[in-house]
Amino acid sequence: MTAHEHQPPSPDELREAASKIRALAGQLTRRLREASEGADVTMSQAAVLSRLDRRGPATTVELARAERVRPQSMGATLAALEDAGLVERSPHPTDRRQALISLTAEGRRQVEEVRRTREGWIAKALREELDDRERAVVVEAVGLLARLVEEE
Amino acid sequence: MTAHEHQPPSPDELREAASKIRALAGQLTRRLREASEGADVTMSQAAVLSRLDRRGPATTVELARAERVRPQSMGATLAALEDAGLVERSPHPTDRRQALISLTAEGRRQVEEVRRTREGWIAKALREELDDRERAVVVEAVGLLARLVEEE
DNA sequence: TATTGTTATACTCTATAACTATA
DNA sequence: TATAGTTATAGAGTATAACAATA
Repeated sequence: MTAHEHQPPSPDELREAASKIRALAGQLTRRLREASEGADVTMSQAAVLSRLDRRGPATTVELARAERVRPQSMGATLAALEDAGLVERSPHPTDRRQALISLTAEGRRQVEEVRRTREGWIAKALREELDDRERAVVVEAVGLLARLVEEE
Repeated sequence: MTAHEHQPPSPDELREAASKIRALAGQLTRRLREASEGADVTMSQAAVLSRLDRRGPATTVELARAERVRPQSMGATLAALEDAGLVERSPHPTDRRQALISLTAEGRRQVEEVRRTREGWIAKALREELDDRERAVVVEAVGLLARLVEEE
């Protein structure tokens, strides 16, 4: 079966695809952890740094919702990043309960480091192991899967 | 860009794709955890049960290599599964150091439960949110990504 | 009352180190 | 010597519960 044959799926095919997606999530996560040995930041921390770099400053609750964890869990991650000098807090302009989290200069350097170490093997594999059509298939699928994850 | 336009990728596009794949791994993992609230087995345990169901009995070391964890970590997961009565050990026919791990009847029932709860939302989303062509793209991409993960 | 965030506590996952038993 | 597996210990990630401050 390739991307060019569009058959309506049987329930069994759907279940098998779902199972493979679940398995892939675990495999990717552990493969990424292997690529992060000796790194300065953990995977969860890297995810937050990367998000702040792409989307700009955000509050604890916003980051928690975006990363699908509880605010308390995000609070722990942010405390570690703040201790390491990678993010800083500034008071929210109008709501004194909130604090805006933003990257420090060192935090931005770490984002670059994450791109090199953690994501480097993926970029290399995409370049060396796939042809142009396959890469296009992967790129489109990643967008589709990201959309499915975001549904409630 | 769709799967039907096959352009050679620029380094920036490769980096962006790699970043999205890393982010997707984390999002999928946490979305799967949400779908597992109240489940009898954890995500790592479910992965092992599913693998035993698909591939048949295996040793601790084989399971550790397949799941990309250390044998000690797999040992802890297997001990929990054995305590719960979901797997059992039998002596290896020729090598007394090894033990073959296999599913119990209750373990097989749990595999079905995992399919319903953990993978059910994925199957539903694939069916309801994607058209036939998009599903084919996702199915092919999952196979390609699984191949990339397995490369050393 | 609702929201933002913190502190305290516990469980899971995984790792490293040190060990035993068997090949 | 090398391999399969166990035990002990620790760090990271996440959760729930209870709380304080602000809206």
